[in-house]
Amino acid sequence: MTSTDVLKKYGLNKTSGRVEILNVLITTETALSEKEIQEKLGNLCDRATVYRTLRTFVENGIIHPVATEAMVTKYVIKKKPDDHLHFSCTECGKTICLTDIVMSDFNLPEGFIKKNSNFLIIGTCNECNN
Amino acid sequence: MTSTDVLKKYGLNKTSGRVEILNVLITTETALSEKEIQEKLGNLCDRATVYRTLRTFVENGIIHPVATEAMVTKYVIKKKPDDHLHFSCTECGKTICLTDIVMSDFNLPEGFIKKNSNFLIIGTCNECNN
DNA sequence: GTAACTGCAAAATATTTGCATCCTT
DNA sequence: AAGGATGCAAATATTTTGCAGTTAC
Repeated sequence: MTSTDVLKKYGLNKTSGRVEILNVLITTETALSEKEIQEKLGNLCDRATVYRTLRTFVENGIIHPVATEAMVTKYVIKKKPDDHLHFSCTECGKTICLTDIVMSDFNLPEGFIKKNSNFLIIGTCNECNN
Repeated sequence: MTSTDVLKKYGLNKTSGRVEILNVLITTETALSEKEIQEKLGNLCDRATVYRTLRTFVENGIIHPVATEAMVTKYVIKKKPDDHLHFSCTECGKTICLTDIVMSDFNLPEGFIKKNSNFLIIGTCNECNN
């Protein structure tokens, strides 16, 4: 799915900042902090726009924020299937999607309605355990 | 478990700031943002100390940070059992522990080692759905 | 054409840091 | 006594906001 497709799907105007930010998020395997996103963008997009855009994307459910143990919030584009696992490595700091692992087997209590989910495992990754 | 017990368990010095902050976290059902914690503390503890202490607690695995859809990171004390679910309500903003729901049924890929977990459901809670 | 979005600059907030002093163990 | 934690104040960094100009539809 291209950034254009994503914006269309969610009914958001296609603007240069949104396209650039989405491209960064789509082409990066790991979750990124706001700072990392800015660094990748260079001067393609103003800082205030990055903040506004991340907020817009979160509100629209295009990306979700992940709070890591390093006290930094990272952002990751939602992937299929829903309810897959994220893994955050405390050694190298990378946060990745484990799309093969799906946490579908649970029932919420009466009256609770799920809109979205975010499953995070914290530990050390395969590369850091070598 | 009292705040004194927690500090002892993790080998941290028992200081007034830590005790006060832990008390707030232990006696509050919902996850709290740094701002909410400060408000509850009043002048019991300096702001810089709150930041330092939250960091210490996260690093030691006493609390974990939860990134909510409102772009605010909240902190919640770890509860037993491990791997229980958190629920964050987009209406009232509350983030609570659903300790009855345990997500234990998954295997990480080869080489990944889990130290900790954080399972979050985003949606609307029973009170807001009335 | 109009509403929405952007960049810029300024303002407001949040977070970190250095250091002298005070507490814990 | 020694190391660690705190409060305060200052320094940084982050995030938000107003506004004029631009862009998307």
